[in-house]
Amino acid sequence: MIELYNTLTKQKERLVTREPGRVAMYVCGPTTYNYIHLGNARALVVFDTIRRYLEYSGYKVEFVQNFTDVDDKIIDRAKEEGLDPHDLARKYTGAYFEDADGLNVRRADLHPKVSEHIPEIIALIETLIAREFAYVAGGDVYFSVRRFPQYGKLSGRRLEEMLAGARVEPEANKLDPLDFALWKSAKPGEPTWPSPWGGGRPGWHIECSAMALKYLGTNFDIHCGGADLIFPHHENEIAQSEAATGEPFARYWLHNGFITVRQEKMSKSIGNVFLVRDILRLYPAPAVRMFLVGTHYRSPLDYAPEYIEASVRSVERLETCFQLLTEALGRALPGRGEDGLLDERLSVIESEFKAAMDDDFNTARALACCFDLIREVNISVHAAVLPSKETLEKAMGVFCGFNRVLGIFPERDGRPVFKRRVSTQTTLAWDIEGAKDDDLAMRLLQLLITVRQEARQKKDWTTADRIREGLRELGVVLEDTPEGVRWKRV
RNA sequence: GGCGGCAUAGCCAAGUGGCCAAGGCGACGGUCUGCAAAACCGUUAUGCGGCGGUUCGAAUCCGCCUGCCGCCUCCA
Repeated sequence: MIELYNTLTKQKERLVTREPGRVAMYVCGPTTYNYIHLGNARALVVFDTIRRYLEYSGYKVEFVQNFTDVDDKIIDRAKEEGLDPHDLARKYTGAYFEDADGLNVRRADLHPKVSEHIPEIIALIETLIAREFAYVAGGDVYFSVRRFPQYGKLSGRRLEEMLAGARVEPEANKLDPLDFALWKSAKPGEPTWPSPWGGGRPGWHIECSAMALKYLGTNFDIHCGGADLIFPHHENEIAQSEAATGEPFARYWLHNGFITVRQEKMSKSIGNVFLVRDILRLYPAPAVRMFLVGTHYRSPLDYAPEYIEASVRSVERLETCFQLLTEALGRALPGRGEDGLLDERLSVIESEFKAAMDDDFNTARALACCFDLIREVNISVHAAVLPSKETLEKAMGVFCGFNRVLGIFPERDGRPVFKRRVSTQTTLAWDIEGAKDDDLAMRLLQLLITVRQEARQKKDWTTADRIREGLRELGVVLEDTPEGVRWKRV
């Protein structure tokens, strides 16, 4: 039974979906005016992980994430870069996928763009005008906030409080300073689409309502985004959508916490914005992902480079464990072995993992289960008598299942794949992405290992250590084990 | 000004009334090893920002205080 914190009700609630066994999920995606930064990455990874867990739990998930490719910021940035706004949006949409892929974020089922849904947006605005929730003023269209009595129910605000806020700036055409734009008339040189109210473009909030309603309908299950979107973006989405349809918009609202950099807000003015592509050049992607899921998604997350460095070592332990398990599976016998308590422990660890994730997607607790798994597996594969092949296969299944949820390592055929090069006794080049076993370097490496083994047999430790140290300087670490020599690149 | 969040070991981070306060990184000691590495074992918070209160019992609930952060129509 999954429980999740609903911003709308400010409490954890049991997940009851619109249709049994199915989850319809909408995530507010990026505005494509720049490369994504770590804060964007957190939202992506968090909601990707939630999606993965829902599927792990047996739900069929329909996952929609939009691109805001029509926006004031895009227009401004396009001027700076000397590009057409449409080309600029396309450029950063492509860059988004590069970065998201790097973080092992799965593609959504649908990635709708604002620019491709202008007719739906116009139709929605016309409905709002017809139902007298919106009015035309000049070439603009505004939503009448006071016509929607429930306005503020998501963010917990009252209209009077908002009016007291210092930053409500009345615009000439608005009848009420609280009203917000559904349609903005275009200034010369700006992207423009024809509409019943003249040439212009959609306001910021109406796009998500139009696209979510089109693809997921009313009363869909989960709507996600960063905590900063609660107000005004999501508040306005609710107002528009429910005013237009007369039905609830979304059942559960999930919001991820912010990232700070050494306790400070990440912002351009401070100059501490970290782009995903820059971080991925410095650290292995699995370590970055582990850092991001190491904290509960609603908590604030402080970033500093050394925090990711701590995850690098943890990721290595996961890799080592997987390698040891793979080797052990090659040696284990079906139906025979000393299982000890492994089988039972695996069941306990797996159910604890589920309990953690069922509790509002507590990835930090789930990660602790991964380390419990590592320890149990490592103990077993080093035991004098291996567990049975069946039990080790169960361990492999649990390992891969955890990875499928947390997305630490990319997968191929359900198994994690690693960027590092490592060997086993059974294969020279083990699970290497794109590596060739007959590579000259591989042959030379194997030759050096053989020469060293001969030296070791003659107790020529000077030569043996010379080779090991030399290889280490070249980035190849040798490990002597009872079964033979293992190597890995670092 | 209004609304909301956070404060747990050297560092990161779970835990929201009751076994010795998860887990990770780091550090130290040990087992194994020719030496290493990897792995494993042990140690590392009588205390959870401070002061009161409720309770048989609180990191966990209440009040006050301190510090930090976010939102209030650009923002994941």
